[in-house]
Amino acid sequence: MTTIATWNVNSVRARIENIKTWLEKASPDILLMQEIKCQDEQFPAHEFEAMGYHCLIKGQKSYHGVAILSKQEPTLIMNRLPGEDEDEQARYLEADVGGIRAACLYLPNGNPIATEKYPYKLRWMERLRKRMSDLLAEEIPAVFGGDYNVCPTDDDCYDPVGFSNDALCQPESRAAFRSMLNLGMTEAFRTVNKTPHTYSYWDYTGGAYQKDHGVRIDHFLMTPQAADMMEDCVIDREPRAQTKASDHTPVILTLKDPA
DNA sequence: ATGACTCGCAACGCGAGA
Repeated sequence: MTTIATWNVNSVRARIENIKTWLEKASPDILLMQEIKCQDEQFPAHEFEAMGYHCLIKGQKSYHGVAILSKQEPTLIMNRLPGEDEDEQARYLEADVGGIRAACLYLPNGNPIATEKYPYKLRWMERLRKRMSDLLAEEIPAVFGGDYNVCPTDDDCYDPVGFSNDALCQPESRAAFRSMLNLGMTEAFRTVNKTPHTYSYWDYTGGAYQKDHGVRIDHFLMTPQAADMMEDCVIDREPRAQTKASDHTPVILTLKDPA
């Protein structure tokens, strides 16, 4: 059994105690971490290494940044998403961990939609679709986990009308997400859990978590070879209820070992 | 409700997040 988690931690340094507490309890084999908000040399790798994790880091100053923690030693495949050489934002990390390809992604939010941020998001999604297409052709078990910043359907949003102008819920964002599924990728959570209005993110403002005013934007997409191994996928709400929580909570994918 | 929280920062108010 292999457990892979994805979690947008909203600053690894501000969240270090929350993350360590959760790692001790959940003990995932792999953690795909987004929004570390620091440069590589500021990443508290020693703290995770002391808990038995290897660290791959793609950081940048202040914003964005992704990391992969794994119990098995990872092999770095790439630390940027191909297709736009001038894109300097640290949003993608891909590694091989024990024969499983694991991609950690932090897809651009895209708000406000009237700015350059929105077409950047859509271009980034097209680049991601291309990367998925390439890995599908390799016919290997590959898992793309991360903060997709896409709310796939109205059932994944507490207030679809209120979000009608939000980049997370735009028809183009949703179509780009579906185009990844149409390639042959399987979205893990919805495959095993049909309960609508099950969220992975709640805003800090207005007591959103207590009111369950959330959105589901953190996802795992799997190639067929990985989907065949899927045992379960759950959202662990507990970290979101803690003091000094991230606004996102972990999503955990469990894979059976290869037959 | 041009609102609300929380982060990082050559910071002490601002941009960004979603």
